[in-house]
Amino acid sequence: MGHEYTMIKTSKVTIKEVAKDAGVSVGTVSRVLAKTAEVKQPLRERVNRSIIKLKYKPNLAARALRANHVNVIGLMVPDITNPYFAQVANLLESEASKKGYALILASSHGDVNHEARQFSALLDHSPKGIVLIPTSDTIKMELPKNIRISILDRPLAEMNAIALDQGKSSALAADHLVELGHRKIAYIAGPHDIQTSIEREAGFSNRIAELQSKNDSIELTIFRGQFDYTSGEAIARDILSLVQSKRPTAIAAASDQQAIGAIRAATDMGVSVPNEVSVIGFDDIVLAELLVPRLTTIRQPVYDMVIEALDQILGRDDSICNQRYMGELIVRSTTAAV
Amino acid sequence: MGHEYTMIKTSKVTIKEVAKDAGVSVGTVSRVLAKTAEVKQPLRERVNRSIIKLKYKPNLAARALRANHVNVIGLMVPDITNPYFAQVANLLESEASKKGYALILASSHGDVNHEARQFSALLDHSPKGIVLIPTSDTIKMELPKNIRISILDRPLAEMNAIALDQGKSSALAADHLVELGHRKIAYIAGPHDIQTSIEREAGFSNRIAELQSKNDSIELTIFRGQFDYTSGEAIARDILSLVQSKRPTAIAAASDQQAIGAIRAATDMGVSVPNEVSVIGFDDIVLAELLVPRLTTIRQPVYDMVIEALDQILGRDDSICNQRYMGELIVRSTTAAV
DNA sequence: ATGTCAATATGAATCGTTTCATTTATATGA
DNA sequence: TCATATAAATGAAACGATTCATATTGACAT
Repeated sequence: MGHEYTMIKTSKVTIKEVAKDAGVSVGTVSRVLAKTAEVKQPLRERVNRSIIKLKYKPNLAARALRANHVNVIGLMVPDITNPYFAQVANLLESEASKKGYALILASSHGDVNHEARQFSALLDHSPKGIVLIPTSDTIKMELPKNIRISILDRPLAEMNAIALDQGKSSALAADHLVELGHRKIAYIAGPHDIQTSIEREAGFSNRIAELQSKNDSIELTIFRGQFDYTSGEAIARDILSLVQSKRPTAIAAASDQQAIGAIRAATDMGVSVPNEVSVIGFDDIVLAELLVPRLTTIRQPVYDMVIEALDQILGRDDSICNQRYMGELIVRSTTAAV
Repeated sequence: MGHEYTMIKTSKVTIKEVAKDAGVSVGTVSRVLAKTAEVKQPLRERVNRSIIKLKYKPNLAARALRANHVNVIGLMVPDITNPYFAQVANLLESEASKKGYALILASSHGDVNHEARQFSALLDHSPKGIVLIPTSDTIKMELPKNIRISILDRPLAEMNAIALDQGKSSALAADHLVELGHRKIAYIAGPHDIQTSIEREAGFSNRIAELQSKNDSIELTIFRGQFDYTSGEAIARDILSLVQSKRPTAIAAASDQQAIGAIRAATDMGVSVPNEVSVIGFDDIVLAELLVPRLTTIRQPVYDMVIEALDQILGRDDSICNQRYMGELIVRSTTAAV
C-alpha cells in the first residue's frame, strides 16, 4: 500500500514575480485575478499563463489586510457533538466551501461567558459573517455591524434570524398523539431561558388546550429539563414511576436527545415502547431512524435553513430578515395507538 | 425576556493610535504586545493603559502577513456528523482555543479528490498546523513541509501520526467474545483501502486463529463493508438470515456505527440482542452508552490522542513521532454468554 | 568632564495584495 | 489629419503589524 504523497517546497511566488514573468504591472495581474475588472484578451492570457507556469497562489493574509475581511465564515454552536448541530456544521461547511469560503468552528460549550469570548475571537479573524446558534437567549457579546450575523434556531428580534415556527411545529406532535387516542400526556420541555424551548412548550400546550375544549378528558403534565440525553432520561424515569393509573401513555419531548433518553429510561424500567408508552421527539437527527425502535419526531428543514443563513451572510441584500420555517411530522415506530 | 446585546461601532484602533496616545513609537507598542521583548516598567504600563483605554485589538490579518502564519489550526475529517469525528473536533476546538488558536473545519466527505482540494484551501489560510483524518490511505495531496501535519487515526509512515494499536485493541474484542463462550463469530470489517480497517480485521482474525489452536471449534466468518450505520445494517441482515444452525452467535464490528446498524437489523428481524446474538462495536462514541441496549465496545483514548496531535503541531520539537495507543474493552449490555 | 558600554526606544522598511489617480494606447468623428 | 473621447495599463500608496538597524539615554569608569 504505497502512500501517494509528495513533498513540495514552499512556493513563495508573489504577484510581483508573476507580473515580471508576464511583463506587465502588478496592478494588471491583480485585475486579471479579480475576474470582474477589464483586461484585454491577449494580456489576460499572457498573465494567466504565467500564473499557471509559476504556480502562483494568492496570499490570503495580504488580501485580508487590504480587504478587511477573509473568505471565511464563522460558526458558533453550543456543542458540536450534538448531532443536530453537527448536521448544521456539515451542511454549512459543504455549501460554504462550494462558494469558496472556509469555516471556522467555535463552540460555546453551553456557557454564555465562554460564548462571548469565543465570539470575540471569531470576530478577530474578520470573517465575512458568523452563523450563531446561541446557547441561550441572553447574548452577552457585543454584536458588530460591519460583519453580518445570522442567528440560527433562536429567534432574536431585530436580527437576521432563522428558526422554525416552533409553536405550530410543536402542535403537530400534540395532534399526532391525541389522534392516536392518548389522553394522559407528559411533555418534557427544554430550559426556561431559551425562547425556542418556551415556544415549543407553548405551542404544544396551547394545542392541547384547544383540543381539550372538544374533549375534556385530555390531561397534560409538563416537566422541564435540559435538551440533552441525560435530562430526558431522568425526567422520563420520574414520569414512568407514577402508579399505573396516573402514568401517562405518551411522552412528547422538546428534542430528539431527550426522547432517546426517555426511551432508554423506559426500557430500563421494563416499560415497552410504544406498547405501554409512546414517545415523540423533535429535530429528526440522523440517528432517529437508526434507533431501536425508530423514533417518531418532528423534522426541521435544516438544509433550507442553512442555505438561508448563508444567503443572509453572503447575499447582497443586507436588509434584516427574520425567517420562519415549518416542521414536518415523521411517523416512525415509537408512537402507537393506546 | 430582554436581549442583552449592544451594538458597537467598528473599532478601528491601530497600533499607531495607541502609540500616539501613549506618546511612544509603534515599535515600542509592538514590543509591549509581544510580552517577551524588553520594555521598561513605566513605559510598559503607560502603553498598557492606552491599549485598554482605546480598546485596541490587534489586526490578525496584518500580523499574519508579517509572520506568515495565523493562530489557526486546520482539521480535516471525512464526515463531521460521524460522532467519533465530532468528538475529535470538539476536543480539538476546546484545547486549541485554550491555547489561543481557532479551528478551521474542513470535510472531505469521503472523497479523495475533494480532500485534496480542501487540503489545499486549508493551506492557503496559513494555519499553524493541520490535523488530518484521511479518508483513505492514498493521500492525493501534496504535503507542505513548512506547516506541520498530524495524521490522526490512520498510521502513515514517515509522518507525524497518532493511532490506536488497532490490532491489539481489536484482539480484546475477540478475547471477550470467546470468553463468553461464543464459537460461531461473524466480523464486520471496514473498507479494504484503509489501513486502520485492515489492521482491525487482521488483529481480530489473528487472535481468533491463536485461540483456535487451543480450541478448534471456533468458526470465524468475515464480511466487509463501509464504516457507517447502513453498511452494518445490511451486512447484519445477511448474517442473521442464515439458518439457525449456521448462524453466528456473536457479531464483532469494526465501528460502533456498524454495530448500531447491526442491532437495528437484528431487532427488525426479531433476533434478540444479546440473548440470541451478541454485538460488540469499536470506538465508544458517546451514543454507545445511550442505546437500548447499551453497546459493548472498544474505547479509544480520544482525549489523549487529541492532546498529542496538538503537541505535534504546537510543540517546539519537530521530530517526527509515530504514536500508538491502546484501546480498552468496555463491557455493557449487548454481549452475553451463549 | 569625557568616553564607553549597555540598556532602551525609535522609525523606516517590509510582508503581498488591492485600488485609485495617472499615463499611455486605441478608436471615433469632423 | 488632428483633436477628442474612451479604453487599457501603469505605478505608487495604503492596509496594520513586526523587526532590525539606528539613535538616544543613563550609568559608570577614567
